[in-house]
Amino acid sequence: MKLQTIKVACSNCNMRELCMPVGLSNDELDRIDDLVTARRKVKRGDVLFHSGEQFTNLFAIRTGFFKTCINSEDGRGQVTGFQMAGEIVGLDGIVNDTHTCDAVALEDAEVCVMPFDRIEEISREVNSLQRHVHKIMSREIVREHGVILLLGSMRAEERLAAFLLNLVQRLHARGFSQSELILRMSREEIGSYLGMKIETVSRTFSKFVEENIVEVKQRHVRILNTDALKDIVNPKACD
Amino acid sequence: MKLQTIKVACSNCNMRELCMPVGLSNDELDRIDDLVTARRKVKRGDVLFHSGEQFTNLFAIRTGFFKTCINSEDGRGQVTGFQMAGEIVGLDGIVNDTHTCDAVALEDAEVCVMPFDRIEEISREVNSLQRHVHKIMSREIVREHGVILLLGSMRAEERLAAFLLNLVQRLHARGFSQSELILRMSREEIGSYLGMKIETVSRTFSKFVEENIVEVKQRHVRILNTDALKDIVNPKACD
DNA sequence: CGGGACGTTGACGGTCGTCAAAATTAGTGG
DNA sequence: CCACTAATTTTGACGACCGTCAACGTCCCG
Repeated sequence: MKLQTIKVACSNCNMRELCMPVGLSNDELDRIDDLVTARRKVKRGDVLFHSGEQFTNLFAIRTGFFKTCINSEDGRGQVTGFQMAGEIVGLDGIVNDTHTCDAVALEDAEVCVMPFDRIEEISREVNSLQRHVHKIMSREIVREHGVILLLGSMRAEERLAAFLLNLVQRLHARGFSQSELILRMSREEIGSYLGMKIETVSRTFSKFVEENIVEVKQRHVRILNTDALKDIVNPKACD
Repeated sequence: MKLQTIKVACSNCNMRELCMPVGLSNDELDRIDDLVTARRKVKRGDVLFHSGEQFTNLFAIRTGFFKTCINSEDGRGQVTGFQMAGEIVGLDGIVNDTHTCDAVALEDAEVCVMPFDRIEEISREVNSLQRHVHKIMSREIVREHGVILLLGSMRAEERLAAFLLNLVQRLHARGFSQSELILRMSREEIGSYLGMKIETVSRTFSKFVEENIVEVKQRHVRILNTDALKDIVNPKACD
């Protein structure tokens, strides 16, 4: 039990600066620790929450990698995002107290379970938490703006380049390499996220390899020429 | 001055049920009235806020019609949404205290100016406001999921059909016709929002007209066959 | 070793973007 | 009110990009 108490404390979690506000007093830290009522392990392939399921908790990812995907009634489905350690999932459920997408673990993962009514309660008392919650939701809105821009105005190569740059940048913020990454998702999932078919994903990877922009061995990717990728996304403002 | 005081009261605003929580006590209503510090008129074509501008306020649309659009550095730009009376704009600015998109009035409009720190302050005291703010942000996230699905997996006809249905549904919720609407935006703006070129928008409209699904006279649209539109969006789950 | 999931590659066709011109509307000044 | 220009929209012809279908290759795991 002691172990459990220690385990669920945000105050000594090494992901804290990624998912919690900074600069808290000890008192505030104590309150924040109450946010997380449990940890939950999710095996690769398992679902953290389903679309249609009642919403009660937000989840902070401690370890592992998730995808969120919509499954509309007519069978159309799409990956709406990939989430890694320190990121929060479940925000879509707040409006109607119902999750509107599935969250699936792409590798064995562990999440912190945070009952949303407790979040609301504590954020009434701890201003910086309140602000933090607002920022997290706003960040998600801005992130989705980026996805909308990608889907609405980029071609296949630009999409994949933007995708790789985004992934590696987020991984780097977590202490991983700037130039090497392991894709936790299949080509199909990449395609779904980027609004392109699996064959196009594969072909575009091949093209990048041919141009010595990346090395690809299955899901292991090494970026050889970051500038080239940036150039593809952002075709050189010439003026 | 008296006039001004009366004017900015949410408690007697006829858009209240669209943008404010319901079931408040009188006391809470008084607090809510403090949210709106001013009204602001925005002329057609004028900008409510610019990308890059400092974020301090959220805006509730009282009358009129807006578009929000990203203008990425490389000249790529895209309409990310259209907003009408009762909807809130500015949420994207919260993360970094900076607006990340432009909000432009597509017709003469009036908005309620709500300083965000005041929203945070009052929502610490009025639980239903807190909940409401969270729901509004979550709703925006879910709305964007829909746009992502549209852009990532629909073809031109499906996009335009979904767009028309969405518009008319929201207008109907505001007391307008279920079958008739006036487009406040240009074909180009529609195209930008739907990720298609203006010519494709035009052609798709023409196709719908030819099939007697809609009547189009410039920006005036009459929907003749709602079911056909729904059928285009959602190609009949046959199984 | 063999089956199945996953990924790659090729050939072909459809959808939609591009370019161009015409048509319609809006806006301006006389 | 009308003439004239600018802006927006429509339509057509053509081609590129990417989706579809199919076959083949690779990896994983029992």
